[in-house]
Amino acid sequence: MNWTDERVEKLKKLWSEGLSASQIAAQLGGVSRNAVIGKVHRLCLPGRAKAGGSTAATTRAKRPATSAPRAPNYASRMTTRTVTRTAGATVMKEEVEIDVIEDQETAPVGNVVVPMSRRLVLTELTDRTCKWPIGDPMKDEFHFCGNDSPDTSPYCTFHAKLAYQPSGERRRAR
DNA sequence: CCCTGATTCGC
DNA sequence: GCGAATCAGG
Repeated sequence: MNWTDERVEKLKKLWSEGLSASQIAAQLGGVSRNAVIGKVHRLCLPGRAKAGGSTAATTRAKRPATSAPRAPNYASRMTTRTVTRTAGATVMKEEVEIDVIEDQETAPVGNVVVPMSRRLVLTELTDRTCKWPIGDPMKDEFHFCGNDSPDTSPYCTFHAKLAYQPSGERRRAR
């Protein structure tokens, strides 16, 4: 594959957004993550602050410290929270309805993890990434959750809960 | 073992 | 210039 201007631009954009080399490689297509890293060096783009695994892609996923602390004894109850994330220049807000089924005892403070999408595209899903779709498949911003899923489960722990709601009806989540 | 970026070096 | 192999780390 050739490094056309378009591809280089896309590389720069995605790299500056903090995506990992392998993610960028998947989105560009036809190149390995090594190729991406090599290109990044050749372009003299700023490397990642910390070397090694942690990666901006993972670290970047900070959730807004919602003022809503964990309610101590609301046994099984629906909570709604709004998450805000930034994707490039676009700020997206999502309202997520969460059915808290977890045992309250293990829910001290801020224990409910808000699902933070890694905005993966189809080609970068692996055996252990959450395949929960987000957005309109017809539209461009369509992506998948992409967070780690236990074993080879198709979904992360959060979306597995949404997927497996025992008695058919009752919750609607978007 | 999964992943991350960094570096080297033959092509 | 390119990127696979390798290294180093979480």
